[in-house]
Formats: sequence, structure tokens, C-alpha cells
Amino acid sequence: MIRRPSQPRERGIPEATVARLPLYLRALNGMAERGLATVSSEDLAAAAGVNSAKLRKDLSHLGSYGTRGVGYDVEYLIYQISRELGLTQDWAVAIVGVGNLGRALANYGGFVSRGFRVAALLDADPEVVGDHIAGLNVEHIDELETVIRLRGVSIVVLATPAAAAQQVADRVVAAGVTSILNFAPVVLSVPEGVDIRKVDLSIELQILAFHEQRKMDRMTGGPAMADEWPEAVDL
Amino acid sequence: MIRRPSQPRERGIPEATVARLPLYLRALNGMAERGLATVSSEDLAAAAGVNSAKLRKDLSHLGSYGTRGVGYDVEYLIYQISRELGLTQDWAVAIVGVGNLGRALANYGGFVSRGFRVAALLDADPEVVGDHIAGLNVEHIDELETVIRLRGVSIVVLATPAAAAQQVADRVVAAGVTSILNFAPVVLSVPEGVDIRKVDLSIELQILAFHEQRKMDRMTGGPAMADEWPEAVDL
DNA sequence: GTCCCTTTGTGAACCGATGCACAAAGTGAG
DNA sequence: CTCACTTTGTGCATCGGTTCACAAAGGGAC
Ligand SMILES: NC(=O)c1ccc[n+]([C@@H]2O[C@H](COP(=O)([O-])OP(=O)(O)OC[C@H]3O[C@@H](n4cnc5c(N)ncnc54)[C@H](O)[C@@H]3O)[C@@H](O)[C@H]2O)c1
Ligand SMILES: NC(=O)c1ccc[n+]([C@@H]2O[C@H](COP(=O)([O-])OP(=O)(O)OC[C@H]3O[C@@H](n4cnc5c(N)ncnc54)[C@H](O)[C@@H]3O)[C@@H](O)[C@H]2O)c1
Repeated sequence: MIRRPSQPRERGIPEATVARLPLYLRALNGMAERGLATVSSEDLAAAAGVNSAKLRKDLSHLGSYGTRGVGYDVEYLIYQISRELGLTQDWAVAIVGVGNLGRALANYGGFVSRGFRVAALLDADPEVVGDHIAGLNVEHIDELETVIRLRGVSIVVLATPAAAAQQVADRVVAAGVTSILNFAPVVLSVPEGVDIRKVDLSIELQILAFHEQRKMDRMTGGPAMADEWPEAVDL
Repeated sequence: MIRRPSQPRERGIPEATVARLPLYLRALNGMAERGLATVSSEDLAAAAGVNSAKLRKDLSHLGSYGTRGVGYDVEYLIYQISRELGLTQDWAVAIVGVGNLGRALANYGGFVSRGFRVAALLDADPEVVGDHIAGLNVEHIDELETVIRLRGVSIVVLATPAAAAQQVADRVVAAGVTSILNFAPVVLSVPEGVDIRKVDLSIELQILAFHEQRKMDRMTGGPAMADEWPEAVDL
């Protein structure tokens, strides 16, 4: 039961740290490919685009895996982060909604590589059901519960239209899935204990537009004085 | 110069607030469609999935646009938020990299609706150049600078492979664009003043996997004791 | 062994964001 | 006009996260 370098910390890694670990992992994989054996917090932080103190504090939550005066062993750190993130096992992912976006995701090789495996494609449209995409057969949404159970799906990617998303999410949760990645522009309501992450293109664009507008205002000296409600309205 | 309800605040809206405004806007649009005239912070907060105190504080950064005892006028608030986000003007967007993802984005109607207009599709592959997608002609990446200038592109969506992303970003920035939405899994380095937002599917999945693993550990009582480095290694 | 150099791991100050709780403001009934 | 009720806007305590800065740890030279 003796552990060589040092124990990993008591459970409880800050959420902000968890969100950065994949970034470190990606940078480390690049370094491993280029044959680097060790890396300093300074260099790794630069590659990941973060402050080096932050990087060290993040890693310290996993355990004391560095060597003072030297840095971190690249392969060892890759292993530790992978283990912490749960990438040493394979996760079966189902994609629900095989339209424009669902197809792009299914064809995307990038996430199959690391720990994730697309185990099913599901759609409600009879036109789409039966299509072959990226070596998979698109199945009917009626099969949802069966597929989840039999193939051990633990993560569902939602790429249906917004109107169908909540309804599909309810079924998915009822079938026992507790992790959902949602691309539909709706606020899903799910029970306690179910993790939802959302990717929302239009929100990202709106945030960019906000800053873009600020930059333009700064150029022209203040907003173009359009503060009034355009039509005369009585509140 | 007199403003009726009250002045908007001195510049400087917290970043966290900016990120939620699009959420409120979406909820408000839904309410406007259903014919609601006013809404309380409680109801709007519920629709957007946030705490009502947070909502009120967020809105207070734009100005005092509510009426005590009544709530907020839906249409008026839509206008104020739209204006703050810069959605009262149109933004020309160029999509660079018209592969699986780029095509899905180009075909996506959802963000054309509100303030954004896809003004160009650009790709390096001669096979792809000339294709017609969603009513647009795919143009060669050599045209990048010309297209940006002539069509007033202010936001670029990057959907090229990771290897090309930095290089394209450099050109885009050199052409004067200061807002980039990046889908490629790389940390882009850009000069001060350029805003980058990234959407990274694989990071989202890894975060979900982390929590999923935690949930499984909790079931089975602690991690399955795989703390050691698999092979014997000397650090 | 000693000394010097590098780099980690972390205490502590700081900063922004969150959420409670309530005074102030407004509505509507009588 | 007064009173009861609703709902906003915000002061304040709190929290999580970031950053600085440095003591302690380890490596290598000699
Ligand atoms: N395409 C994009 O670039 C993009 C970008 C951001 C967000 N989105 C969002 O992603 C989602 C999908 O976008 P899209 O462009 O692929 O739409 P799409 O219409 O091309 O595809 C949706 C698919 O979902 C299927 N579907 C509908 N109801 C279903 C149900 N109940 N169960 C299973 N499948 C069902 C449809 O048959 C269709 O194949 C939408 O919510 C959209 O707002 C898309
Ligand atoms: N497809 C997905 O679901 C998905 C999901 C997450 C992230 N991504 C990322 O998005 C990016 C695009 O993914 P994809 O699946 O569409 O890849 P893809 O290979 O299908 O498309 C990439 C396109 O970019 C073009 N391109 C290459 N170099 C270029 C250059 N220098 N200038 C202009 N165009 C160039 C290619 O010709 C190709 O058409 C990748 O970085 C990928 O990692 C994709």
C-alpha cells in the first residue's frame, strides 16, 4: 500500500482546475510526440496558455508529481492526468440527432482517439434512420433505451433541434445516463446529479459581438448615441 | 439629452454578466413570442436557469429598466440587451475551413437570424473551392484579405484542422479582424486586443468523463485502487 | 560532503462573482 | 389618501479562483 512519489490529494478538485486538465493533457501529448522527457511548469504553462503558478497549483491538486529543480516527467504526468480525468477507461458515447451537426460530430475523428467511442447514432426521421455514417448505422430513436443499456452508453451528445431536446433529455436521464453534452440552444432541466455541459455557438458569437462593439465605440469615441427606445412607447 | 427611465451605467459590465445576457435574451424572445408583456426577475431567472438575485444584478449593470412591483417590460428589455450586445447592427462573419464542421455551421440557420450574417466561406482545398453551400460559393483562402476588407468581415469562425489554425489566425489578425471563434483544438496566440473564444468538444467530453468517473467511484466505494504507475519506472 | 542553481509546492493577499436579505419604490384596492 | 402587497435594486458577507512571492527540495559540480 505504499505509494512512491506521494499520495493524490483527498477528493475535491476545483472545477476550474478540472476544466484545464484536458488543456494540459493536450500540450503534454504534443511534447511527448516531440520526444521531450521532462517539462518545467513554466514551459507547460506557456504551451497551455496559462500562468505557471496556476498550473502548479492545478497539478498540486492531483498529487506531488514534480521534481524540484527538474520539472515534471512528461509520460508520467500524462498518465496521472488521464487517470484523474477517467481516460484510462473507454466511454461509450451516443449521438442523438443526426442532422448537419450530428453528422459532423460522427465523422470527427478527434475525440474517438482519446477514451471516447461513438457507440450509437440515433434519429427520429425515417429518412435518416438506416444511413451509414462513419461506419455506423443510424438507428431509430425508439431504440434509445435498449441501445443505452446494451452498449453501456454513459455519455449522450444531444444534437436535435431545440424543440426536441428536453424531451430526449428526459428519456436519456430516465434510462440512467447522467452525463449530457447539449448542442441545442435550450436550458435543459434535469434532476440533481445529472451533469450537463452545453456548447452554444450563438452565445459565443454574441459575446464576441459585444466586445467588438466596445472596440468600435472606443475608436469613434463613445456609443453612437442611440440610447432611446426607437418608437415612442409608454411603459 | 434627457433619458426617461434612467441612464445606463458607466462602461464596464462584468464578463460573467456579458456571458449570461444572450441567455436572458433567448428566454425573453421565447416570452415575447408567447405574447407576454412583462416578466418578473423570478420568472425570467427560472427560464434562463439562474438565481433571480443574479439576474437582477446583471440587468442593473445595463440600467434601471424594471418597475418595482411589476417586473420588466419584455420588448423593452429585449431591445436594451440587444443594443448592449451589439445585435442592433449586423455582423459579417466568415467561416474558414469548409469541412465537416464548417459545412454544418454554414447550413445552420440559427445564428443568421440574430444579427449575424455569413458573408464568406473560405477553404484551401481546390476540391472544395467552388462548392455551393447554403447559397454561398466557397472561395479560395487566397482571397481571405480581399474578402475581409470588401465585405466588412469583423468576426471569423475558424474550422480548419488544428495544424492550419495558427497560420490562418495570423493572416486574419493581420487583415484587421479582432474577433475569432476557434473550433480547432489548439491554443492560438494572438496580439493584445484580439478576442478569441474557443469551442472544444473534446475538452467538454473530458470534463464530463471526470464527473462520470467520480459518480462511479462513489457507487463502488472509492477508486478501484489503480494508483500506481503501471510499469515499473524510475523517475 | 558543501555550495549553487533551478524549480516546485503553497501561504497569503487579492479580486471578481455569488447570493442573501432588506429598504425603497411602485401598484392597486378601498 | 392610506394601506397592503409585490418586486426591484443593492449593500454586504462569503466564496472560489488567481497571482505573487518565497521557503524548501532536489540536482549537479566539485
Ligand atoms: N449546425 C450547426 O452548426 C449548429 C450550431 C450550433 C447549434 N446547433 C444546434 O444543434 C442542433 C442540431 O442542429 P442541426 O443543424 O444538425 O439540425 P438538423 O435539423 O440538421 O438536425 C437535427 C436532427 O435531429 C433529428 N431529430 C429531430 N427530433 C428528434 C428526436 N425527437 N429524437 C431524435 N432525433 C430527432 C432530426 O431528424 C434531424 O436529423 C440544433 O438544436 C441546433 O440549434 C447547430
Ligand atoms: N467535426 C467535428 O465535429 C469537430 C468537432 C470538434 C472540433 N473540430 C475541429 O474543427 C476543425 C475542423 O474539423 P472538420 O471535421 O470539419 O475537419 P475537416 O478536415 O473535415 O475540414 C477541414 C477543412 O479545412 C480546410 N483547410 C485546411 N487547411 C486550410 C487552410 N490553411 N486554410 C483554409 N482551409 C483549410 C480543409 O480543406 C478542409 O476542408 C478541426 O480542427 C477539428 O479538430 C471538429
